Amino acid sequence: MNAGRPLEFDPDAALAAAMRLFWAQGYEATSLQALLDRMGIARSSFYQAFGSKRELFMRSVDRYRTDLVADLRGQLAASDSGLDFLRATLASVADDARGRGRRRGCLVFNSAAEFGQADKQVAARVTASIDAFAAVFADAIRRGQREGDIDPGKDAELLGRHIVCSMSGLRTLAKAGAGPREILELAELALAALR
Amino acid sequence: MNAGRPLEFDPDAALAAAMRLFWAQGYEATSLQALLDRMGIARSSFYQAFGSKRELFMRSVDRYRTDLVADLRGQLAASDSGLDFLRATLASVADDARGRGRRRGCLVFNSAAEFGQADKQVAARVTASIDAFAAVFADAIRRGQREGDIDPGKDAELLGRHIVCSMSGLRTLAKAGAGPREILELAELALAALR
DNA sequence: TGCATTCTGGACCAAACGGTACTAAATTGC
DNA sequence: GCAATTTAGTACCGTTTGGTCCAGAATGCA
Repeated sequence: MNAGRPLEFDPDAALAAAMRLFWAQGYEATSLQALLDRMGIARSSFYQAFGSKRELFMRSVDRYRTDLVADLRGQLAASDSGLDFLRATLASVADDARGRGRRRGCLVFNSAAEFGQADKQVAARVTASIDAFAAVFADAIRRGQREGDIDPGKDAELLGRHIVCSMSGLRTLAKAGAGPREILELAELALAALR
Repeated sequence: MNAGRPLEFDPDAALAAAMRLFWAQGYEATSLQALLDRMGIARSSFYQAFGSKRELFMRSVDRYRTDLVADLRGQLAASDSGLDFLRATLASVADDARGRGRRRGCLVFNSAAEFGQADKQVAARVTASIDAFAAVFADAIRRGQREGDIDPGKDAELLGRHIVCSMSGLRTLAKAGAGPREILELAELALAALR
């Protein structure tokens, strides 16, 4: 059952490369040829392994969400406090605004902006990702409430979504050219809602 | 000097139609043919009047900024208070989240997400638009500070940019499928930074 | 060795892309 | 009514788009 010529490329690495390109350029602006070049595979291998450009994109969003949520959870666990984690996460947007070049933002927010509700399957993935981000932030908020840094009378779920909302706004401003100092000031302002 | 066949279309109306299409679909996802259909003009008339798709897009962004800033200034002048204006403006995003279909967001934020810093001329227009929005909000904040609703010790310019940041976040969440109630709750949370 | 199975490279596809060129039509000034 | 000027309609341009097909190469198993 498992005979045949072996794969010459690492599907996982190829997916990661594709994800980074979609992340930097968006879906429409990324041509199949550009994907093939970055992934380092031939056309036929691409369609064999990934089906279509659109399917690859959705897998990229899934991969992005999985990686990022794991990363966030790790950072939360390693943080001195829930509030520290939230402050550091918001402040990390300033790094994006520091480099002259990059400024790729967040693949999930970028996809929300590009597709909106036009593609149901993409929209479902975007929604799932945002819910997952919000859940991590809500956990951090609850921890902050226990630690006495955050008003325990406030709805942790709602505050979690507020952090997502603030992240999205900051990422857009960073893409629009805001400097790191401005991002940090705005991040601090967003945290005011937690008091 | 002014001879020749007269224009059969209204360039202003055609530009407005193009702007709405870019607004709803983004730049890359909007084909020239789709623009011609919506604008109701022929290919040659298009290139004669607007030069290229990219030039038309930039004129669309300019037009959007001009229209929106005028609208915001009018609403601010007609508002009972600076804070009321800001609350109503943030809450207006909920309308976008109410309709099943639309959810087109804001052309400026959409363009920031799609282009980032990849196109200098587009980026300059996005930056100019964001600055113009922030200036209107800063005026509203200063009025709110005079009226006693907003902490007069805070930097009105920074708070103005905070409102832009919040608008951007809310618009992205609305595009991602958030409901009107959630938008309203998050809008109120964003206003907490003004206290 | 021979065969089934799977993957690779590239030729090929129709359709759509943004943009140009040219002719016909409509106007003003003479 | 004729020349000059400008717009409208459309055929056409080369390029690129996402996607298919197929011959050949590389493996496992018998």
